Amino acid sequence: MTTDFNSFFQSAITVDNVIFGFDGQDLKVLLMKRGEIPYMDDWALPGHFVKQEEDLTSAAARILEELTGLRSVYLEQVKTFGKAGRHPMGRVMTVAYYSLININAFEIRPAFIAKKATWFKVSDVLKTSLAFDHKEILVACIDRLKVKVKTQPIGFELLSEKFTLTQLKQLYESVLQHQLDKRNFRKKILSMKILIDLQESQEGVAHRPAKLYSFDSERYNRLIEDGLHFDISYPAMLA
Amino acid sequence: MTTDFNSFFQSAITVDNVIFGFDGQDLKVLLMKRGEIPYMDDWALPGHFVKQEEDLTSAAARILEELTGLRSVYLEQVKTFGKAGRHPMGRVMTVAYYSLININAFEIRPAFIAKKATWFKVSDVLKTSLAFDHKEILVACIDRLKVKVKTQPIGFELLSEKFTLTQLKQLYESVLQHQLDKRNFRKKILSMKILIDLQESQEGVAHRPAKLYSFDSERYNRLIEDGLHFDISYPAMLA
DNA sequence: AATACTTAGTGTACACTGTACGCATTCTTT
DNA sequence: AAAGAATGCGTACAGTGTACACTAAGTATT
Repeated sequence: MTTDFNSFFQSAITVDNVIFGFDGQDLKVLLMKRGEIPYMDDWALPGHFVKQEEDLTSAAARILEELTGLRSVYLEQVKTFGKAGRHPMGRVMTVAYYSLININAFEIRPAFIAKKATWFKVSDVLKTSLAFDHKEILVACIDRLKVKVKTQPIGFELLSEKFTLTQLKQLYESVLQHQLDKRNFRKKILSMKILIDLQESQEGVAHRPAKLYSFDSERYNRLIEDGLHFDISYPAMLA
Repeated sequence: MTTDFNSFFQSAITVDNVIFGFDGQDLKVLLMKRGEIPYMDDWALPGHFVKQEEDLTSAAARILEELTGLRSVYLEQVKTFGKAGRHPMGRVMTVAYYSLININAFEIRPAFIAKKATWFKVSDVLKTSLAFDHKEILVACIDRLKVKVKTQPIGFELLSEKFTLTQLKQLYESVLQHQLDKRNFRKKILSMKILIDLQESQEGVAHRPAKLYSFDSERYNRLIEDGLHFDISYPAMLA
């Protein structure tokens, strides 16, 4: 009886992690150069096999930490890819996660530098090809991020603690891939009252310094219970 | 070298399918009574191991067809559950799908009747417990359905080809779990111009018969390209 | 010291649509 | 013929999405 089932226990499971960052200008993704076959020397998403006694989410978090040293960052499961022939080594399913990190607040771990991990502009990567079906995985994660960023306040995860409204707008524009009207964007964000005015200004810029804000997550949670609708999806907020 | 990897190829993958139906009154889900250990005699989601050479999506479709005889119905992957100890037989990941079917247009397959498959009101199931972590899977699928039904015209999948506006409203109410205002709902739906007025009426009802409509998917696709925003998420369309 | 340069920051008018709400209509049943 | 039941329609108001242009506050240059 159990012998029938044994044939099913021959698959491997991997986790691939699309790590997004934002450099103030463009949405970026962290890719690694493969040092082994298959797809030797191609760029790929950071990922690894899930260990026998490891939870899926733990595996995703482990990969992220090994690569960036970061713990407890935003991490979301997106989709599982399981086409029969997608991996030359056997039956391998991969669970795709994406994470949002502050690109300035970490350094790539030494152990991984050997393997060469680099930030790429997402828009550039979309024009190239990646190892395995990683291009498809990336696209799925981008699509999910686009949807999510409009209705959940996760965009802040990509910024530093303190940020300007222009930076925030820039971020939305690079994720959503279209321009937003400055005045309407400010009005909308400020009307939600989920930002803390830090009473500080930018320094070291060659123009009028902008005011700094930070995201007030406690207030956000309170307002959500009162029926706040976080929504940055202006059909015609295009500039 | 390869021996290192062999230890990873010891997992099994299953697909579990949350099959939703709508009886005109309540949202329902199809559950099966387990005929084997573990969880003998408990209610569970229809599911099965994914075969070695089978795509994930194919496996989900196969399970659905074996159980209901239906092909090419709405089927969406939701999430993968992979806690280390979730299955007593070994490492088993399960990929959760949900599907939407017209509850009236099919009959449960004989082969499965032995195992006893029955429709349950979703609201009732949420009060009970299910085999494995199937309760958690069900909740994830319900949550996804709630989100999706507001912005994609998938609700029609649960209805017959011809339906009345009251039936459609009833459907939304049972999925979203709150009442909608009749007049505003009609106005909203009709203003989208995605329904075909069939110029027919209900028959056999003990009151004024309602007009019948059907969903015009071609027109919907055209309108989407022109920027239509399908959205049935009235914050205060509550009655 | 004055000027040019760069980005931050603000307000108003209009149109649209979400929202609330009540009554007449059409068919069946008794 | 009258009562019962669900269908089907319209209007007024408030809120907000949307479009749109100029001044303010700094830095760098001459």
